[in-house]
This record gives sequence, C-alpha cells and structure tokens, in this order.
Amino acid sequence: MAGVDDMVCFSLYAASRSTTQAYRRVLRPWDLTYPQYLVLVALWTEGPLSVRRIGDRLALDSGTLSPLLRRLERRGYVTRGRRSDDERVVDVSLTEAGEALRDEMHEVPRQIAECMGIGIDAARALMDSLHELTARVQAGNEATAS
Amino acid sequence: MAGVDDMVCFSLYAASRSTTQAYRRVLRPWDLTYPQYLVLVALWTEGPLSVRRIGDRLALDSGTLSPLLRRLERRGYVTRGRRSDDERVVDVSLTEAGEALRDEMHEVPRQIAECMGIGIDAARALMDSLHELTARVQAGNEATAS
DNA sequence: CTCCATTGACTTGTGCACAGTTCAATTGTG
DNA sequence: CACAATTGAACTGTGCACAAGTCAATGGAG
Repeated sequence: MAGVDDMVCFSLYAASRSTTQAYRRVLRPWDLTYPQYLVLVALWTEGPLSVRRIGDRLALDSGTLSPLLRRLERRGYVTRGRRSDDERVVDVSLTEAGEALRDEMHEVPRQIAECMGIGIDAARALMDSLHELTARVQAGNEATAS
Repeated sequence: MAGVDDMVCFSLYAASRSTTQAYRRVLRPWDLTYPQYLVLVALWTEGPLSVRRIGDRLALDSGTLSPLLRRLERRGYVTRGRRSDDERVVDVSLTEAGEALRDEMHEVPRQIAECMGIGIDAARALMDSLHELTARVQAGNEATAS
C-alpha cells in the first residue's frame, strides 16, 4: 500500500522538520530562522554574493530570498545594492554586525551536532546518500519541467 | 567552519524539498499538495481518525491541520464531525470521492520510486538512519521544551 | 542601430509549519 | 457537587517555499 518510496519521502520530511526544529531552539537567542542562518553561513564562507548566487547555493529562488534578505537588511546584518556594471544584479554583503555574528554563533554547529548525536562516519554516509538522492530527484524534476 | 552537522542538516533540508517537488509534479493532476496526500494515505490505511491522531502520525499540529482539512473537506474528499461522546474530538472520515482517489492514485508511489531511482535495500538503510536521527533530535527537542 | 530573447530581481497569491492564544468539553480532586 | 487542571481543536500572526507574472537591464542577431 504505502510504498517504501512513500515512506522514504516521509522519513525525509519528518527528519528535516525535526532538525529545523532543533535549529529553531538553538537560534532563538538571535531570533534567526534556519534559512536566514543558511544565508549568513553562505556569506561568512564566500563573501559578498548576488541574490542569484545565494539561490544557487541553497536551491532557493528570489521569491523566497527577496523578503528574507529584506528582513536581514532591516535588522542590520546585511546590505543590498545593485551592481554598477550590471544593474540587474543585487549584491548582498555582510555589515559589521553580520560579520560579528560569525564569532558569536561559533557554538551553533556543536550544539546541533550534540542533539543529533551522530558520529562523523555515519554523518558522511548519510550525507552521501542524501546528495545522491537529491541529485537524481532534481534531475527528474528538471527533465519534466520541459 | 560549516561543521559536518550543519551540512547533514542542509542535506536533509535540500533532499526533503526536492522530493516534495517531485510529489508536486506527480500530484498535479489531482491538485493536491504533499501534506494533503499524506493525510489521505493515513485515512486510506487506518480509516477515520481524529485530528489529534492524524497529527500524531504526521507530527503536525492542529494549526497546520485545521486549514488543510478544511480545504480537503471543501473539495469533497473528507468530512469532519465532532464525536458525540466527546465533543472536543473532531473525527475525519473519507467521503466516497476520497475513497475513490485511493484507486485513482495507486500509481503515485511507483512514479515517486522511479524518480528516486533507489533500490529497496538502500531505501531501507536510508530510512533506518533517518528514523534514528529523527528520534534522537525529537528527544532533544522535547527535553529542552521543559 | 533596432528588435527581441534572456536574465535577475521583485511582487503576488496560495499553502504549509509552527509558536502562542483562546475556548469549550472533559476529567480529576477535594 | 464545585472547581481547578487538562485536553482537543481552532484561530492569529510570522516566515518560509514556490508558481506565475511584471519589469528593467542586458546581450545578441539581423
């Protein structure tokens, strides 16, 4: 009845929501959401990025990112500005406050690791499976988009 | 920097969204969302359920389920009614149209399996890892709720 | 140079997800 | 019985996620 495939998807759905829940708790002191944190991580590790490039990293479109970035800007963590040599592109940069968060939040990954209670080998194996799965499913999604 | 733990969570997040995307495509003929489909699967396999019990199965609260069930009711797939011996409880039952979907949609799991392209052994292994992870993280989430 | 297709971001509208609140029905306790 | 505590559902408000549409800037092709 409910195929194994259905069940794999539900496992993913449930696991994803429970880890997001864990982040919600850990990020509460900064009043940041998990997607907002992901954007900050991207900027911390790669420097200023266009909206498009952030979207490539996180597989999110501008419909999701525009309001999210507006909130981060309003709170003083990032600035946005159109690129002078191509006015279509909006570059997102960290402010000093945004940079400062990097140090402030350096314990976050450890806290998350703690509540996942997973060894590094198991973590890598799981990530490999998930990446492979995501790649296949995304390929299928894009193929049928045409 | 970005710990392996962060990366596991992002893998989950990305994989979950890509499979939801696959469902969106497969479910399009019926104009159903993945969470709506999950509720129907629960009712197909277990018969009438209270809102609370559906929430237990899917780890969703009434804030999510109430509007979702209202949409399914408005479209004629389920009915809702307060239980006579305990007026607090709302039981959700399939209509004939809702039952009929079960046959109509029997190809859905196969279609999902196809675009996941994963063997049954790999699927079971992945599910086991995900269930274990979810259980640990949920335990951590509930512990800190107190 | 002139169109025209493409690109990048934004906006609009719908539907989850979830915290927090409200409220009535029920249950437990003195 | 009275009454406090609990339970089940719904509602409110915020923030993703994403489809679809708009619009200005850009980059060809003729």
